[in-house]
Amino acid sequence: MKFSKKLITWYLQNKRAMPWRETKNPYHIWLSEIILQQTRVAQGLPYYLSFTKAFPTVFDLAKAEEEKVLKLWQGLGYYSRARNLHATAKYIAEELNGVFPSNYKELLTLKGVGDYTASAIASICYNEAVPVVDGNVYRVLSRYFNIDTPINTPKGVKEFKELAIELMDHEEPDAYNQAIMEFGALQCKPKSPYCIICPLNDSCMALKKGTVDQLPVKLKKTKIKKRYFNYIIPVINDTYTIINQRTGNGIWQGLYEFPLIESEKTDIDTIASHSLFTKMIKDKPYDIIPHNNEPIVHKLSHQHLYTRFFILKIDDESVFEASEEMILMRDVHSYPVPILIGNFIDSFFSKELTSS
DNA sequence: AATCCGGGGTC
DNA sequence: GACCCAGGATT
Repeated sequence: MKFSKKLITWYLQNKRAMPWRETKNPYHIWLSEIILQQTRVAQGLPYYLSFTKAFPTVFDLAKAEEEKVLKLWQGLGYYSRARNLHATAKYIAEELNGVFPSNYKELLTLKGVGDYTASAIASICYNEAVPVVDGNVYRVLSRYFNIDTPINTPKGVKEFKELAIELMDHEEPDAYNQAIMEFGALQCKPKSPYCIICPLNDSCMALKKGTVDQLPVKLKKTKIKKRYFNYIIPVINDTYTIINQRTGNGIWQGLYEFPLIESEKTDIDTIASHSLFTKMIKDKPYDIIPHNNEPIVHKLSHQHLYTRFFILKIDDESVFEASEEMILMRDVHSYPVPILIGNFIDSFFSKELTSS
């Protein structure tokens, strides 16, 4: 039997039930594919459910405030996905009358839709014979054909893409693409794949050569940078606080955080003289209390953030000049924030409750 | 071609 | 601690 038909046979017997497998609506397929980029099914599933509930159609998503989209996306990471998701929804609703592009080439022009996602949508929704090449496919193909070309190089990308095109099942593009990915996720796993019971074990080249656990080959990633974040949490008259939205390039674009003083190493002596701090204080009486003495290490793909939070209590009977950054403390939960900040907020408010 | 962009699961 | 996840955009 053909490679593709073996995979499809395996798939029909082993596939997991998922809500996006019960529809071919391009809006729902697109949404699921964006959510699942670099994200496990178990982690993405609740987000898919909340998004489809909050935004039943692309028009609902398009007319939402971007902040609401980011808030729903909170905790999923790679927040440019959420911003691109929203931009593309607006484009499709306003420019395309809500009708999704119906082929691979046109899908590729959408923000946040690359080669993988365009192939996934085109094959699932429109039965176009374009192969997906995701992390699962790299693993399955590199093992089955015993290919040691590094997958994260232009040469590797090209080689595996060409191989995937040859292997593509033109009769059942949808089933084949989902089959090879599901096969990679459940059967041909990164660690301890089930080669003994594998339906392809009579023809897998890596199994024959004994190289299964060495494939796929991936070049080393770059070094992780250490950064030192000192967050100042103003508590003004026990009522107000201050948050800012992160702009420009860098992590957490569009999300909110408390006033941040980034320092070299974990040196906190400079905080009291930092302009951001003195500006908040002005001549008002204040009290500053460290929330955590040991830095909280928040790990991102490329950065480790050594983080300390400082509660800055300010009492001032005079009327504050209305700052755009000043908000009611009790409203802090309504803003989209990174997990690091969200965890702090949770611990801070539970501490407030138990101590009062 | 290399780097950036999250958070969580697994071993 | 290292690696991975239904990748894409930017430089």
